[in-house]
Amino acid sequence: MDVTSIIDSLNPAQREAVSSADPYQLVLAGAGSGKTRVLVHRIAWLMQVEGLSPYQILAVTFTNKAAREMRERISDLIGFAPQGMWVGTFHGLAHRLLKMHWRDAGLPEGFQILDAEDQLRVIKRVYAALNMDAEKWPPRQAQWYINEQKDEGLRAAHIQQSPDPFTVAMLQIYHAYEEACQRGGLVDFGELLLRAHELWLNKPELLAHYQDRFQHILVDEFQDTNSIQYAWLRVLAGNKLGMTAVGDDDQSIYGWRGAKIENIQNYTHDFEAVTTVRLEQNYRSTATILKAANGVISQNANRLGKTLWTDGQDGELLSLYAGFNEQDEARFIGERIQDWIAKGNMRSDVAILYRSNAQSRILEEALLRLQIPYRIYGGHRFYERLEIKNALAYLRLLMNRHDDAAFERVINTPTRGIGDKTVQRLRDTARAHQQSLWAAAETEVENLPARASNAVRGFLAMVSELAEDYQSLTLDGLTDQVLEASGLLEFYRREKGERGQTRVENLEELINACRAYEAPDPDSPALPQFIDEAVLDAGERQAESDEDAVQLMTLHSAKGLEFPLVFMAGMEENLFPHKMSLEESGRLEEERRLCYVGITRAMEKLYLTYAETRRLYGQESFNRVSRFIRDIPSEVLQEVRLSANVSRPTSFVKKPATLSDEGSGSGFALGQQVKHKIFGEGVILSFEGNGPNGRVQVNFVNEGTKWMVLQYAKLQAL
DNA sequence: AAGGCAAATGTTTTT
DNA sequence: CATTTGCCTT
Repeated sequence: MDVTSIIDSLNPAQREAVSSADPYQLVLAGAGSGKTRVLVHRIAWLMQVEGLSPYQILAVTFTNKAAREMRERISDLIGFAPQGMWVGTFHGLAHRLLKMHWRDAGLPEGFQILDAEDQLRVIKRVYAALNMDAEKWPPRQAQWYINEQKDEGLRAAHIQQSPDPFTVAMLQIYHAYEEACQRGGLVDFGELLLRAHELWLNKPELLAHYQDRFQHILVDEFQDTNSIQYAWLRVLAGNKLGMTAVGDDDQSIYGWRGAKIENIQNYTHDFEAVTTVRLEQNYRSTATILKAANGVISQNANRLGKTLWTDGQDGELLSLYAGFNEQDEARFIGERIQDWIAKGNMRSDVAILYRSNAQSRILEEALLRLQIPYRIYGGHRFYERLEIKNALAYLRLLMNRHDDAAFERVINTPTRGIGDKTVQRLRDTARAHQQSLWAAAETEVENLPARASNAVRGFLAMVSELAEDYQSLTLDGLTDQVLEASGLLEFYRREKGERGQTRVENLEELINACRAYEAPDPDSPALPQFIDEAVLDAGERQAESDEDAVQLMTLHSAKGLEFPLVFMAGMEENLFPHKMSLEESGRLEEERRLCYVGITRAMEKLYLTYAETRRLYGQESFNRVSRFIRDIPSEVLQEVRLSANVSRPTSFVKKPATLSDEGSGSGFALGQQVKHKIFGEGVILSFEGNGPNGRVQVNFVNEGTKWMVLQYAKLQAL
């Protein structure tokens, strides 16, 4: 047994964590301390030294990306892909269990997963059925309430009735929502976890089976677990299985979403003799950056306690820049990035982090003006985009003609003359006969007015025809067929503006995803597996884009990433810490952890910037510099002032956008030769607007004239 | 069914 | 301020 390859490259603390013989372990892993490395090596150790088979190991992560990375790194380390190991997200694993044991879980075999949008739709339907006042209790609030309860492991029946009208209304909705989901075989994200937990409680023999099977559980990002996730783990582990929990209380930033930082402490009490290992040596940042990070986080009370250190260089001081306003701040950042690139560095090594998405626009505009390519993280996820969801709804309908949600979604998408009245009639018929909308449509089609009747008949025939291809075609072939036959692709092709073009590109990307898809179970049809995975997948595939672009993202989405050069923008009171979080002290501490997360993303150089005046939501505000800045030891912080006389008001008077002005800053000139990935070569004919929504009209040699958004078009100057 | 208009609304986000 | 949503009109 060659143990050396597993522990040789590790530091003492990592080694202790990896080779521990104790059944329960807590690894407090500071930012950049080799957390994933420890998890991966621990798994290798369990297999190669303690003799566990992959089959006996369960590894839980928070995101699909993390799960994927862990799998890859295990394979790299041990030299082959471990077969039979369960590595996945809480939701993914719960889904897997429920799929296998649907009967025991009280679900129909083909239950559907609801994403946030689907869930809201169901809630709105419940409102209609209950005659609930959507003005008084916004459906979003009900959705929030339901999810909050589910995160805590509470069903409607568990919640105490209370006299206050809010609770009364919410409970009524929650009850009706549960019924609607049960009737329709619908499972939301929280429900996956709740059912998986109940599966353990209600089916002891099943629990026993898995406790027998798994010998060790590894949990990543333990500080992000919510109550129901922890409960699920706790029951499964019983006092039988070993467990390695890895997390960092200082990086807990999802409390507002139900994450319970207390789970870390609970773990040490709920299990016997939990040994704690601290990983404090940081391999990412300079000593200077770590000093700043430690300074900030030390202001929080009740920490489990960790101090990051490095044996590396001090590196450069942090720079603080006070912009005159947000434009100036953005310009400063852009210029520093230009300097960076001029020195031969990669744009993709630069990240601009901010507290809230609203800040991104000004930054984008500045980058656009300076012709610096950038990429924004976050926003709408791939599989949540309208066109993608519509395409998936067609596919779902092919799998199951009685999927009402899918039916409703596509019956008149693209529009084919089936209006609200007709659909309402189908709903009524379906309800009266206790049947699906599809079944109702099949019978009711004869009784409809001629025009609607023809339209419905056409729709039914189209879907039936497609369904015949379902078995014979490959996944991408089928999707391609669906997009063509349904008219969906054509519909978006015709949609004017660049919006349609992006949608068409996304649909093409969907076909690519289908082509590349490898079903976990090759023996059963790929489509259902693909659909389920899509709902549970944020679609980070696009994130791994290879273009060299500056990365813009919120502080939240930066967690887990690292960049040589980092900018934290908007370091102002009310913005960061956000004013919404000032009331409760717990919230403020979470903001501080967010700041700590931000600082520790930086490897070499960190800029902190703020604006003395900021225009936000149409209001001019004068915010003081963030209190977090004052928590940074002054000896590591240097204030930057650029040629002060130039940087004052006059140069920032907003120029009114005149027609001739347009196009400036786009990086392109009228008549310029450009190249597009899909459309080939062309010439720029005109501009419209600027900023992220700035558009260019391009006359392509082969494709004719098109308008496109600069941000998406990725035009290349020739 | 599409387009126009007023009103609401604006932390953070994975699954 | 700017974007999204719902509602109304054609």
